[in-house]
Amino acid sequence: MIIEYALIFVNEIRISFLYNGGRRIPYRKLVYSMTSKKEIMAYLKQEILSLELKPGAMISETALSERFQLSRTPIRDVLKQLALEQYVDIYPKKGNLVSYIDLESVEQIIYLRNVLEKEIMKSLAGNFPLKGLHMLKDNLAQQQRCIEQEEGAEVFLQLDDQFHRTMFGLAGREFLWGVLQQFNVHYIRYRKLHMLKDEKLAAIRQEHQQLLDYIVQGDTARIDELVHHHLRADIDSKNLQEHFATYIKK
Amino acid sequence: MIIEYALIFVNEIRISFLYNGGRRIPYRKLVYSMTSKKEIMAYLKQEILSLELKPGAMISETALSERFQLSRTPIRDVLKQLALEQYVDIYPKKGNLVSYIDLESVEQIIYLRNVLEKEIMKSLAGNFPLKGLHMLKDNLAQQQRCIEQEEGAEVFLQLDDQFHRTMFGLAGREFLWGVLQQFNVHYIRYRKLHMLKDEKLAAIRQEHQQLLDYIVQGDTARIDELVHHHLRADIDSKNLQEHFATYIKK
DNA sequence: GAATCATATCTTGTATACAAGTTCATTCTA
DNA sequence: TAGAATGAACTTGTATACAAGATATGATTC
Repeated sequence: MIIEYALIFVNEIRISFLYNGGRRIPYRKLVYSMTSKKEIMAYLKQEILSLELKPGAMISETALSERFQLSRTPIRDVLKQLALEQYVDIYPKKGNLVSYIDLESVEQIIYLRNVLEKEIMKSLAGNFPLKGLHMLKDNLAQQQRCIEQEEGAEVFLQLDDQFHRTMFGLAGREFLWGVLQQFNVHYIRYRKLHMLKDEKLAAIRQEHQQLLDYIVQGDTARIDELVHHHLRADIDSKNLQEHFATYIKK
Repeated sequence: MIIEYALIFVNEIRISFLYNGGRRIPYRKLVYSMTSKKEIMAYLKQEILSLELKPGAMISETALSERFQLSRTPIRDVLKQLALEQYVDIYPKKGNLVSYIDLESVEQIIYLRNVLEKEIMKSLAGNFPLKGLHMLKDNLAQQQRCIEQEEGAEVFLQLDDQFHRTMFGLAGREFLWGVLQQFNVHYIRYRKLHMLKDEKLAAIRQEHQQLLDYIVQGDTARIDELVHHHLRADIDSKNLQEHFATYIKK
């Protein structure tokens, strides 16, 4: 981007202006370094979801303020938003804690996904767009590769999300995928703690494959039962309670 | 509440303390007047949902600040939260506007409710708790009364919400009702603009009655089609576009 | 007269000082 | 020594001054 500029001093005091394609912008703008609020937000979210920041960990405003070289005000904005999305619990005058994993929320969200996907896949059954078929088959191939080369559950889960998201998109329900995303802090961390073994991954991929087949064939009845099984299968909160008791909300 | 107090001056300067049942509280606490953030929040939400604050209306921080006698900081907190729940759109350095009604969102949320309720009612079919039956029958009676005495759509819609909410509760899905609530700014305002006529209300009540019957009988098949019809029935965005074009998001 | 520039006046964004609540360790007192 | 009182050192909450962007209006310049 080419910037024509003109430095103009007014009243011997005022700050001069730069001109960018006729548009006037303050000089300071260019000097700005800064990590923006959005970046900080994304960064913290990532740290919380990956469990680097453990449930119950305290994140104080002043600490973040120093770390990101920003005043407390914008930091507070970020924390407020994280609280609304349940990444963080704010205890007034005490501190901000990374939220504990709420198994109730996990169960409810899984149920919601379950119900929604069943309906979405049934609506896709029969009249399935060809383009979508390619995307999903490609995704399944990647899942296969991921398993064979043992790239780990992390990568696989991303592919899994992409698979389901594509389904939502094809049915014109991307909006609802977004709704789900806003409530899955607990679900994502829960899923991560399960540390799925490879055999399990293979089984999941197999089910994905089957689902796709049923949809193409238009076999709504079998979709019904398989979706139900697909999402329920890996709930095992007892195991979780034992090993990660300190992460769980009481 | 009885307060024992002791005024203690330290260093001739420090502010004294009050004692409330052994608990130490600062003196200033009692002098605090103030409408709290929560109250302001509720107030603004009500004004927006009732369309007193029209979509597109500007609500500036300084204006609110003067109105509620609070500094901009807490006001900003409130606006941030309202923005996250889509009551308000924030345009940086320009202003905060009451959000326009987003028909896409309305359609998606109706679909979501549709799908969820179908599943929930089916799960209730057959094994319906007696207590719930009483509550719902009572609600239906109130709906009847509301129609006969022409108390208006406003009251009826509240009863309608209560009816559906009770269903969610009985199925142990209150959490998901909460999820829906967080996304229904557009839906509620949309519904309000329809200004349902009395015949329509009667029809809706009739359907509620029928739904309850089917559930008690355990007739899942008919639940399926009726729920579908029940929520779809009053979508008529063409009419809306004509009369309230300025309220709608483009 | 038209286009550009300057400025006043709005808006929200940020930094910062201070207020207020919590917690904990220390001091004082009985 | 036990227990209450006190203060220091945290935390977040609020008020406020100022920065920065947007916008409209009037001045300047050609």
